[in-house]
Amino acid sequence: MASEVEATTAAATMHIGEVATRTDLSLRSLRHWEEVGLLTPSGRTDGGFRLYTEDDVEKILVICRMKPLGFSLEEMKAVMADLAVLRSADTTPTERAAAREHLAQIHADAHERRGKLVRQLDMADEFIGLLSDETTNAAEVSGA
Amino acid sequence: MASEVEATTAAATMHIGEVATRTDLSLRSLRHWEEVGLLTPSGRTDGGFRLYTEDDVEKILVICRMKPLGFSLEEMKAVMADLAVLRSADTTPTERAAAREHLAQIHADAHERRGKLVRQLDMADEFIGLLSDETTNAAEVSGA
DNA sequence: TTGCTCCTCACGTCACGTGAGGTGGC
DNA sequence: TTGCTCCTCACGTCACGTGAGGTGGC
Repeated sequence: MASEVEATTAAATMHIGEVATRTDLSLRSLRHWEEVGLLTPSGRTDGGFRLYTEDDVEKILVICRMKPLGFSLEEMKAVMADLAVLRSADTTPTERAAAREHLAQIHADAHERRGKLVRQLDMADEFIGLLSDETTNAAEVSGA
Repeated sequence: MASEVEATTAAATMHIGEVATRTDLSLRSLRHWEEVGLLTPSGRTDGGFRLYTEDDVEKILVICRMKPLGFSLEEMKAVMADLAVLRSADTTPTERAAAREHLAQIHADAHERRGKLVRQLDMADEFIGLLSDETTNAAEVSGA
C-alpha cells in the first residue's frame, strides 16, 4: 500500500527530458527559463535532478501560448506572477486589483501583437505567392 | 535640360533614412543587412552616404515578406541570389535550373513554416482567451 | 553657417545552442 | 555495473540595439 502511494507520487513528477518531449521545448530552454526565474521546477532529487509536476507543465504550456506574441521572458514572468496572484486564495484585494490591472494592459498589448502576427502571415502568403509565380513562370521571362 | 535629367536621377535614389521610413526597418537593420551581404545599396555619395534605388527598395520589401517565416539572413541571401538569376537574361540554363530547384525547396520549406505561423496564431488566441477569462472571472474564484 | 542626417567602430543584449567534463537514477 | 539521462559551467551565435565621436548634404 505504501509502495502504491509512492508510485502514485512518483508518477506525478517528471524529469526534464519528459517535460521537453511533452512541450516540444529544448532542455536548454527549460534550464534557461529557470535561470531567469520564469519557471522553476517544484523540486529536485537528492542528486540534483529537476522534478516537474503536472502543475509545472501546465504553467509551461501557458508560457508557450504567450511566446508567439513576442513577449520577453521578463514580461512573461510578470504575467505568470499576476496569474498566480489571481489564482491564490490568500492575496490582498490590493494585490489582486494590481494584478488584474496589469493583465488588462497585457491583454490590450496581446491584441496589438496578434494583429502584427496576422499581418506577418499575410506577408508570408505574399512571399509564397511570389515564389510560386517565379518558379513556374521564370522560363517565360526570356522566352516570350 | 541637363539639370532636369540630373534631378530625375537624383529623385530615383534615396538616403537610408527614407528607406527606413518607407520599409519600417531600423537604420541598424539596413546597415546590418549590408554587412552580411543580404542587401547592398546600389551606390554611395562621395561623402560615403548610402544611396538606395527604387529597385533596392523592392528587394527589401521581398525580404520583409520572407522574414516572418523565420528564415536566417543567410538563407534569405541565397533566395535573393536565386531570384536574381531567374530575373537576369544572361544566365546559363544550368544556373537557372539550379536556382529553380533551390527555390522549389524553399517554397516547400516556406509552406511548413507557414503552418507553424498559423499554429502560433492559434496559440496566441488561446492565450488571449485565457486572459479574458482570468481578468473577468478572477473575483469569483474565492467568492463563489 | 547651422542643424539634421548620415558615417564607422565597437560593446551590449536577448534567448537560447553547443560542447566539455562529470555524476545521478532505475 | 552498464548506459542513458541528467548536472553545471562557460563560450558561441544570431540579429540587431545603443551609444560614442565625427563628418556630409541641402
